Amino acid sequence: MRGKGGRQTIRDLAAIAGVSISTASKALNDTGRMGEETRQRVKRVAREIGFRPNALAQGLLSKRSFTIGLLTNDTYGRFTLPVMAGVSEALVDRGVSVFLCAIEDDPALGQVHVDAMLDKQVDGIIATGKRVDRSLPIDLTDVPVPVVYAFTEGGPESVSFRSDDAHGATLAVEWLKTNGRQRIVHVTGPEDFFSVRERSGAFRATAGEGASVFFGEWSETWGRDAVERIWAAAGEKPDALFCGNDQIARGAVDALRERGIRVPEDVAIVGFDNWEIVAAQMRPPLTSVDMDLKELGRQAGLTILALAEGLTVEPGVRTLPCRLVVRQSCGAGGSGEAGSLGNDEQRR
Amino acid sequence: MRGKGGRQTIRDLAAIAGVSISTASKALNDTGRMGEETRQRVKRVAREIGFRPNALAQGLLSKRSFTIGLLTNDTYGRFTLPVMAGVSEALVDRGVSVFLCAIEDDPALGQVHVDAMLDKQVDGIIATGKRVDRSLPIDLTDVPVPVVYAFTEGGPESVSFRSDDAHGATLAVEWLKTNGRQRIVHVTGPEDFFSVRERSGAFRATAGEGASVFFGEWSETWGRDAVERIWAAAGEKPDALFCGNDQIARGAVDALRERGIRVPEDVAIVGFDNWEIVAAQMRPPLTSVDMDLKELGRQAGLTILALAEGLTVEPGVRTLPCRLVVRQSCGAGGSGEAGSLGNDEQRR
DNA sequence: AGTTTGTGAGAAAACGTTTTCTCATTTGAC
DNA sequence: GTCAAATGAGAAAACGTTTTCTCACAAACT
Repeated sequence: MRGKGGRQTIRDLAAIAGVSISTASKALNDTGRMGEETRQRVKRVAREIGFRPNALAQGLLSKRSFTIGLLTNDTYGRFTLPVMAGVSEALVDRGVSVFLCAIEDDPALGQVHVDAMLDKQVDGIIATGKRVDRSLPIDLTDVPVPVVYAFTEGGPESVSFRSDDAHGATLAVEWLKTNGRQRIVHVTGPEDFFSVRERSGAFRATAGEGASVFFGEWSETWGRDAVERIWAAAGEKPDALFCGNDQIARGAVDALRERGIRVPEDVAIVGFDNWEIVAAQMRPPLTSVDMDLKELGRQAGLTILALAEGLTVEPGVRTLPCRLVVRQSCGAGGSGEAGSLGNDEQRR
Repeated sequence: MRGKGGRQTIRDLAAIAGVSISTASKALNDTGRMGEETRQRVKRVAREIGFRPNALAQGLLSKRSFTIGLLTNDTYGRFTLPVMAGVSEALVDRGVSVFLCAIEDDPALGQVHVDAMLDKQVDGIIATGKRVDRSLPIDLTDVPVPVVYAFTEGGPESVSFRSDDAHGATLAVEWLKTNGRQRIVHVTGPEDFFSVRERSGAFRATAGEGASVFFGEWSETWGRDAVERIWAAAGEKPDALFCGNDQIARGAVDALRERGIRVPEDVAIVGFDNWEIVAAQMRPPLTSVDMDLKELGRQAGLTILALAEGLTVEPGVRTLPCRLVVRQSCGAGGSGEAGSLGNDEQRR
C-alpha cells in the first residue's frame, strides 16, 4: 500500500475522505471541532492509504524539526558509539532522528557540519568526544539552538554529562576488598587525564592512602611493563590490581601469566571501560567497571529534548554512576552470585 | 553576527538590501535577470547579516532534503564506523547530512526508523551491516527512495558494495610468497561466512591447492587452538600463517611465542581487517589486509547521491579492492620499502 | 417568533523558499 | 519616430502542513 509512486499528501487524503484540508488536518491531530463520525472516517482513510505527514512542511510551520545533531570527534572510538546508541534509543520513539557528524579534530569541518545542521533547523545539538577534559575543536556557545555536552568538556555555563569515575573506582576497590584482597595497586593512564586523577583519588581514598598508583599510558604494553616493575621491586607483592582500562588489564594479565602468577587465585584484576570485545574474550574474563555510556547518551538525549521544548535546565555537570560487571578475574565473587548467570558474565 | 535570536529570513534580507523577495532569491542563486550591481549588493548584505536559507523550506519546494539515512544493525561494531565515516566525508561538502539509525536486529525498530526518515523526506537510504551475506531485518525493496547496500546483503535487483575478499587474500598470500615463504596455512572463521569461503578459495588458488585451511571461529582463542593443533600434528610445519582476522592472528602469535617460535623469523603472519587497535598494538605489529571500508562508504555515498539526482545506476554487486598494510609481522618487507616510513606502519 | 448559544466544517493565512509570469522601462533597429 | 527586443525587477503561485477565522445551520432559550 505504500511506495505507490509520489507520496500522498493531506490534500489527497482530504479528497478521498470527502472533507476539506483543514478538517483532515484537525481530524488527524485530534484538534478542532467536528462530528466524531467525520473524525473517524478521516483517520480510517488515512490508515488505508498509508498517509504520513511531510515532516518538512510540519517543521516549517512549527519551528520544530524533530531532528537533533550529534557532533563527535571520536569517529572510530568506542566511547561515542554507546553514547550514540543511547541518544538514539531515547529519542526514536518521540519521533526524533539524529544527524551524526564526525568532525575529527578539524575546526573547519566542524563548522561545515554545524552550519549544515543549523540550516536543517535541528532542534538541538549534543556534543560528545573521547575525553572528558577536552573540548571539541569548535565553539558552540553561540549557536542558536540548545546544546548539551556528553563525555566532553563543555565550559562553565553548559549542561554536561559525564560518568562518575570516582564512583567507578570505589566500586572496583570495594569489590576487591569484599573478596578479601588487602594489597591493591592501581595501574592507570597518563596523569593529565581528568578521569585518571578522579579515579586515582578515589582509589587512594578507598584503598588507603598508602596504596600505590602507577601512571603510564593506555596500552597493553604499559600493563605488562607495570607488572614487571612492580614484581621486580623488593617487598611484598600486591594481591590485586585495579587497572585504568581493559587494555592495561589485559597486558597485566599476560605478564602475570608469564611469571607463573595465577589470576585470580594469586592476584585479582579489575579493569575499566568494560570493553566487551576485550574484557569478555580475556582468559579469565575480566571484571570491569562500566561507565554506562548508553545511559549517559539517553540522559543527554532526554535533556536536549527538554531544552528544545523550552524547558529550562540548570547548567552544570551531571555525573552518572558506574556499575561493575563481574566476570571471573576476581574469583567467583563475594556473594556467590557470580556464575549464577552462566560462567561468562553477570551484570548489575 | 550569528545567533542573534531568531534567524534572519530572506524577507529580512530583501528588506535590508532594498529589493523584493524574489530578486533576493534570484540574486543568491545566480538565476533570473537583474543588474550586476543589484546582485552583488544582495550578496554582500547576505554575507553581512549571515543569512542562511532554511533548508526545510527549500526542501519542501525542491523535493530534495539533502539528507540521507544510514541504517545499520552493527551498533557497536567496527565495520559500520569506517563505512559511516566514508559516507559522511563524501557527502558533507555537497551539503548532505546523514541520519544514523542503529536498529540492532529488531524489525519493528527498523520500521520505526525508516518511517521517521521517510517522513523527513530523506533523499535515499544506505543500508549497512556487519556481514556481507546477511540482510538487515527489514525489507527495503518498497521504500519510495533509492537504496544502496554496503557491507550487507541487498538482494538481486539492488545496488551493493562490498570489499573484494578474494583480492585481499591474494594480496596476503603473494606478499608472503614474495618474502620467501613456502608453506602457508590459512586459519580463519566459520565456513558459513561468505567472506570466509571467498578468502579461502582465493587462498587455495594462490598458495596451491594442497595448502591447508583451518576453519574455526573469529576469536583469539581459536587462533591459539589452531596453532596448537597445527604444531601438534606430525610433519613439516608452516613458515607462514594467513589469518582470517586480526584477533585470530593475535591468538596465533601468542601461541607461537609460548612455543618459542619467533615471529616473523620462523613464521610470518598476515591478518585481516587491519583493526588498528589490535594490529598496531601487537608485538610485532601485524601486517594485515585492509578492506578500505571508508572508501566503500564513500562510494556508497556518491552512488546514493547520484540515484537521488535521478541518474540510473546499473544494479549489481560492486567489489572494491583491498590493500595490504605492511607492518613487521612478515619481516622487513620484500622490496625494502617497509620501514621507510618509520618502523611502525607503511601504507599503499 | 426572535435571539442566543453551540456545533460542524470550510476558507484563508502563515511558515520560508523558488520559480514562473507579468510589466514597465530602456535599448536598438529600421 | 515607431516598433520589436532586451532588460531589470516585482507579484504571485507553489510546496504540504497547521491554525485561526468565518460562517451556515441547528438547538436551546426567552
